[in-house]
This record gives sequence, C-alpha cells and structure tokens, in this order.
Amino acid sequence: MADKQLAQSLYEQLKQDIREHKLPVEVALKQEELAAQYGVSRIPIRDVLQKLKNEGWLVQSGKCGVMIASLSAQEAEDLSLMRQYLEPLILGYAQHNLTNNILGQAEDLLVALDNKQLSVSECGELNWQFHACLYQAANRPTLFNTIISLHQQCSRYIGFHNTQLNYNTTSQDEHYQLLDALKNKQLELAQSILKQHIAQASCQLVAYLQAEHKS
Amino acid sequence: MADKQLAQSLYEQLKQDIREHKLPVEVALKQEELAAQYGVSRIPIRDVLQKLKNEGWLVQSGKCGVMIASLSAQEAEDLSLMRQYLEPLILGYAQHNLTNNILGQAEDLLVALDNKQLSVSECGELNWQFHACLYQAANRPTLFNTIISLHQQCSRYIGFHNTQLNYNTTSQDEHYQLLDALKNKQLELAQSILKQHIAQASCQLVAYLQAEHKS
DNA sequence: CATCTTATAAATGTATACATTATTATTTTT
DNA sequence: AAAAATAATAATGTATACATTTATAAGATG
Repeated sequence: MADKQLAQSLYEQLKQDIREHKLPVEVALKQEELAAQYGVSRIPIRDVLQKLKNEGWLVQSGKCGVMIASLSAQEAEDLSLMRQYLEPLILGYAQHNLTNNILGQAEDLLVALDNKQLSVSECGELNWQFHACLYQAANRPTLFNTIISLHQQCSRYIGFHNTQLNYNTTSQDEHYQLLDALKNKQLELAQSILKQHIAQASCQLVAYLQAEHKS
Repeated sequence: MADKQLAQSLYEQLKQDIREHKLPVEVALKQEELAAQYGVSRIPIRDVLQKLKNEGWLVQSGKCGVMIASLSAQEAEDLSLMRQYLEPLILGYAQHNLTNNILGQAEDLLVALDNKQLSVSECGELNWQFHACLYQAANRPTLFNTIISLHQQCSRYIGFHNTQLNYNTTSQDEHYQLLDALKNKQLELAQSILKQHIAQASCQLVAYLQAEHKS
C-alpha cells in the first residue's frame, strides 16, 4: 500500500545508506532531518521508517523514535538458525514441483554467480534468487514470506563476509551440490546440504562479528 | 514509533473488528471510510493498515489498497509448522536459564488458565503468556521476535477452534506435562511435548477450516 | 460488435500546518 | 549540593489540503 515511486525509492535508498554507514548508528533518527536530507516531507519518511523497523533494520530508541540497529553476532546467529530449519522445510514441499524448467532457471542463476566481476549486492541478490527460485515451487506463501523476511533481515549483514576471503567458491560448490541432489531426487541429501550451507556461511559471519566486537 | 494512544487503540480495535467479522472480507478497504468510521483522519489509519499488513492480517488488494485476508487452512498449517520447529529451538536455549522463579510464574499462568470462565481472547492471551514466559528466558531477542510475529499471525485463527470441543483440557494437560519435563530438566522430552502440542492444535484447526471451506 | 482509446471520478500518496507528547534545561525545595 | 518539580524546547503524532495515481465508464475506431 505504501509502495509508490517515491516511497519505494526512498526505501531502497535508506537501506543502501544504512548499509554504507552513511547514517549515524545507535542514535535516534530525526524525521525532519531525514525529510530535508532526502527532499521529501515527513510522511513518506515515517512510512519507510516503519517498514524498515518491521524488517529489523531499525529498532526502537527510547520511548519514541527509532535508530539503526547495530550489527549483532547473536542476531546473525539467530537468523541463520531459523533459516537452517525453515529453508530445508520449504525445500521439502518444493521437491515435487521442481520441474526441469525450474531447475534450469536455478542453474542459470548459478552460472551467473560464477562471474567474478559482480558487486557485493549483485552477488547477494543472485544468491537469494537462486534460493527463492527453488522455494517458490513449494507454493507455500506463508512459509515463503517468513523466509523472505528472514532474508531481508540477513541482507544487512551481507557485504561483511562475502567480500573478504574466498567464501564464494565454497558457497558455489555447495550450490551445485544442492542442485545435483535435487536433480537426482535425493531430498534428504539436498536438505542436509542446504542446512549445512546456511550454517557454514553463518559460522564465518558470526566469527567475524565477534572478532570485530572485541577489537 | 507509531504507538501513541490513538494509533495503539485503533490498532487493537481494528484487529478486534476483523476478528468479529465487522468489516468486509476480500474487499479493498477504503481509508476514508475507516477514518470516518473510527473518527480519525487517514494518517493514523494508514499507519495501522501498514502494521496489520505486516502482521498478515491484511493483504495487498490489486495495485493499491489492502483487504482483509481470508482464513486459509494452508496458512494455518504453515504457521503451525514454523512454530513446531522454532519454539522447541528457543526452548532449548531457555532451558539453562529457567529459574524456579520463572517456572513458578509459568505455573501460575496455567492455574489461571484452568478457570473455565475465561473468554476466548483472555484464554488465548494467557496461553501465549505461558509460552512467552518460558521463551523469554532464552535471551534470544531475534528468535523470540520471529516467534512473536508467528503468534500474532496465528491469533486471527484463535477463537475458531478453542471455543468448540474440549480442546482446552487436552491443551492444558500438555502444558502441565511440558512444565513437569522442564522441572525435571528433561529437555528433549519437553521439546517433543511442545512440538506435539503445537501440531495437535494445528490439526484440529486445519481440519475445521478445510471442512468449512467445503461447505 | 468487440476493442482500444480517452476522459472522468475516486481512491491513495504527499505536503503543510497544528496538537500532543517526550526531552531537556531551569528552578525550586529539602 | 542533590533531587524533585516545573517550565521551555524539540521531537513525534495527527488533521487538513493538495497532487498523483488508479480504477471506471464513456466514446471512438477497426
């Protein structure tokens, strides 16, 4: 309902600016300042703030007002844990509906991901599209929407770990293994690969966040 | 941020009116009508609509506008499934922090639930407080918030099944069994009781919704 | 006669102005 | 001097007015 051009672009831009640390962290955001900064009135700002709060990008600050949530190793771990349980679950429902067409789409996305020239956000987006492509086949909108929400919350953390180290190659290996298992109708294997795939990424991220916090 | 007196009470009232079928279903809601009906301007109405949309009470209707989501057996099943996985998970984290104080609080809530005079909504509220009381001890806000969100989405369905049949006594038995297992530090037993407790309630609800849909 | 185009009406999205609440600074009191 | 109470400031919440978009209906055209 609040997704017109202005609000939609505001939403994207605010997320980007939060990701790129262009806004003060752990400090109550002022609607008027944001409105002036983005050249709009407070109304669409309010809408976007509420939306971002619902997605976990912002948290309550004091009695009224919101602020940018600081990155937390525990939050990253919790999000990953939930994904570890829910994504194999939806994959189970998707299995029967995975036509060759869909598997082909998924493979194309993996091929696109092999491109080394991708930016962090492009990489994250393709990665998610690969997963979403499979999950969508489950025809389970409620379950799918929760998983989408978890991914949106995770997306704040993306860009922290994928850039450094050679995480990507490991991740891609797991992606191809997952796809193979699905092609061979080995559901349980696919589910365990998926669970470990999610856990693996989380481990690195959590370790990184904890190390950063100590320094 | 949008939780002042007016918006807060509006939020509660709209939810209640949706529960009690006082608003048209599967038809785009008009902000002006709602504003007139509740004696406020469109701004707080918009806020509340967005919030309820995020909680799954409302869904997009056409290109713009929202409508009351119809009850769906599959949605109920999905919500229950997610709870079956996530609530035992958070219970696992809570276990170590379950002091006798907390277990006592939980037991008090169960005693209160034994009262047969409770309204459906009071019953649902106490039921949730019992669960939340245990989960809160886990100190896992992200996981907990997702579970809260799932419960909020479920709350639309409450009042459909607990009223009829003797569901409540079965449910209470399971509650006491769960509490006993926790007192005895039998985590795995407690988790399996909890999972089945959630599944049980879901089964009845789904069966009811499917039967209703056929008629 | 069906379909596409266009114009009208009605809804939502946004801006400005005002009311209310929360925060801060000051004052008063013990 | 410290703490509580109170006044002043600054923020958010809400209402009204306007702009834009979407849906609907009338009309033109093949």
